[in-house]
Order: sequence, then structure tokens, then C-alpha cells
Amino acid sequence: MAQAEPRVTGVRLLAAFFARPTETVARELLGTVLASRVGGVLTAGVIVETEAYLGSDDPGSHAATKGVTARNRVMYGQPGCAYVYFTYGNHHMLNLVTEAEGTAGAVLVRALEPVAGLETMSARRGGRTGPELANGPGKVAAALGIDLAHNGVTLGEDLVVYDADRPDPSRISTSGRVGLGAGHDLPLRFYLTDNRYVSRGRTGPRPPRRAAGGQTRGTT
DNA sequence: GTTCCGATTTTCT
DNA sequence: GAAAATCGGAACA
Repeated sequence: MAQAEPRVTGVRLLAAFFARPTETVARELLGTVLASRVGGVLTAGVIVETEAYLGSDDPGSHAATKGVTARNRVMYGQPGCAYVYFTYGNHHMLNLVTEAEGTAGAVLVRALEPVAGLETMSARRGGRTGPELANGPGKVAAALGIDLAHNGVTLGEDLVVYDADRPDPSRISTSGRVGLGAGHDLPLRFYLTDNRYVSRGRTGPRPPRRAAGGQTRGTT
């Protein structure tokens, strides 16, 4: 394993990189280094897992049904911006906006292999270490200190993606996406095949919950 | 080892 | 009022 230390420097990937088809960007982001500088502390990791979210053709996308709303507006905006949103009451998701301005598209960063600022990441993750620092989309945002304040920011300052040696294409796997109510069959998830920092998106297939029972939850 | 369930906030109808 | 691109803890085998 002659793995050189990944450097948190180098060519910054900006709008020109992101202004391309979302699936292409999602695939090519694997192996690059995502760095944040929140609170003056550098934290960074190699992107090992992504998912592509398209526009109107994609039932799993926030841009699928409605067109532009206050929430998904950023997805239609400038490529190379961050699209951050909050879900399930606890978790932020970090996406990178793709496609030309006016076209919806974004890549969800699902997992990182931490390479810098591990102590800070661990503190933000409640003392956890190793793969548990960032092997899931909610964890990535937490480890990097990302929150809604970063929604719409342009990459290149507090948040930067550095180019790196691209992994061999044979080490990239594709699968259906994880956790969606719809559109999970589309092969829009990309990950490094043998990387232990990839989230498996739960341990097994998650069949839809009881189709109907009659006993809805007893909230008041 | 696996599987199930609740938490808790934002956004949208 | 309901759903959501999730996580972590508890229960069971």
C-alpha cells in the first residue's frame, strides 16, 4: 500500500468541473478531497461515496415534482455551490450543485475517508473515530461542521474540493440509491469498491413498512 | 449477529 | 398536519 498522504492542497475544482452532467460529476468526485474550514479549523476527507440527483427526470430528487421552491432553488443555481438541507429532525445533507445555471442537479456526498482535522471531526461526532466519522451523509455534514448557514455558498473558500489522482475506473462501483421513497432503482450511486469508509446504506434491503394496518400512530 | 423504532426540525400542502 | 436524500440505541435470536 504505497498510499501517499493525501494532500489538502492542489487544484481546486470550481464551476467548470461542476457544470457538466450530474452523473459524470458524481463519478469523477470520487477520490477528490473535500475540505471545510468552519470555525477556523481545517477538516477534510477523500470523497468515497456519492449519489447523483437530477432534475425533473428523477423522482427521488427535490426538484422532481414542484419545480423551483425556496428549498431547492440552489439546485437550479450556479454549479460549484453547496446545497445544504436539513431532514429527519437531526441531520444536515451536503450536496454539490452541478449542471449549468438554470438546470437542476446536485451530487450528495455520502461518505468521506477523513484525512485532516480528525480530532475536530471526532469532537463533532461525539467522540467517535474511524469510519464512523463520516460514513453516511448526515455524518459527513456533521464532521465537517456544515449546517444550513452553508446553503448556497460557493466552493473555493470555507468549502473546497481539491483534485487528486483519480482512482482506477475498475475500482468504482455503481448501485441504486439509498433511503429514498422513490427513484431508488436508478443506478446513480457511486462508490469506491473496496473502501471501508463507504456506508453500506443499512445492512439489508429495507422493504416498505407495513403497507397498511389501520393503526396509525396515535399522535394527538 | 440482525432488525425495529423513535427522535426532532424544516419544508411543503 | 404530514413527510423527509438519517442516525443511533434498544431489543431479540
